[in-house]
Amino acid sequence: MPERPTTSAVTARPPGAEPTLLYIMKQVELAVRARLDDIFRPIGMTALQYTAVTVLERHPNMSTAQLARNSFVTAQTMTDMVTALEQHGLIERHRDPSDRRRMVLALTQAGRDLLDRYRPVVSDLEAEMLSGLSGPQAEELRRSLLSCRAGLTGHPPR
Amino acid sequence: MPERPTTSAVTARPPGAEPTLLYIMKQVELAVRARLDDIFRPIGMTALQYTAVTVLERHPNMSTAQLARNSFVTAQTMTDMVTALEQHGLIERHRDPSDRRRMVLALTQAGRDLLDRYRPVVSDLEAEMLSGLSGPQAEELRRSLLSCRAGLTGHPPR
DNA sequence: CTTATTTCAGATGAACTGAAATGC
DNA sequence: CGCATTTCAGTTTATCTGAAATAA
Repeated sequence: MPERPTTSAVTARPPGAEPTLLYIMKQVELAVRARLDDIFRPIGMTALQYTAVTVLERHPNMSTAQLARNSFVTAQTMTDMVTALEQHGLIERHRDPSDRRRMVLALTQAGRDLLDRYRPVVSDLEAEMLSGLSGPQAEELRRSLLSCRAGLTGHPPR
Repeated sequence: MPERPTTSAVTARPPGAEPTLLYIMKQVELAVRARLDDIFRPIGMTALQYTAVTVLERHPNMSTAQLARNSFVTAQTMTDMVTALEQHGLIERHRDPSDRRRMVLALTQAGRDLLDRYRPVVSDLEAEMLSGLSGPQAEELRRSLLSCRAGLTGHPPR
């Protein structure tokens, strides 16, 4: 039985190189994703699917194509995922009356229930991640990450 | 032709929900990875492969199994990736004399050359990401991310 | 005997590209 | 006509699980 791909840490302090910020960020994201997958595997959902549901909560009436761009995948891929979410009964699709090409997405009651149920769990994970930081430090981290996103996507916000 | 999964931004300011820190982190990491893949696609490498090479630079003589745990993948998956890196001539494998099960990994000259060539490119990407932050803010971000990693992997460091 | 490492083999899933229908 | 959205179809790639050999 192979070792589970779980926790690890870079231990040595070799030659004279520090891990880049990019690398540390990736490590944190990998750790988060592994934990999220552990949380959602029992109910047959992926972290990406849950994320899509939270996006729909904040941005109702998004189309599949918009959701795809938001998640850096193709529209075809997002179509498959949206179909899965619909089959799980978490979302509904309706034609947009003002643009009949678009299928706008909306959470169902089951979708909202799922969010209510898992919000605290995910919140606990976030708290665990931030446990070494003060409130103001966490707030600063949030602002910095938003700045990073802006820097990478072409500086639109502010 | 479907829209390319490139840049996007959450624009609306709907009901009254803020994206979680976990979500923002994921967005930043997605954006970074998309850019890294753009950088390395022309030479037939993935971002993950390049990352593995940078890890080997900082931690010579790691085994495939160690590298796998570091990257949150199974040993089988890492075996495939290491094989690819070896076929590209970027790394070499040698039996560990002190534990003849292990195959220790080492960069070749070509591997070091590749790092020398792409370090500035990746560094530019990092600078772009950090362009909205001051030097001290970037340093704070680094410390905070290290703390996040520690918080998620069981608080070993400090 | 148990455990860790490596690696072969096959299965699975998630993403892609291509192409077409529909509607603005 | 050009362009966006959706979606069917097929393909590719990456990862996984299973199993076995080797060695500590």
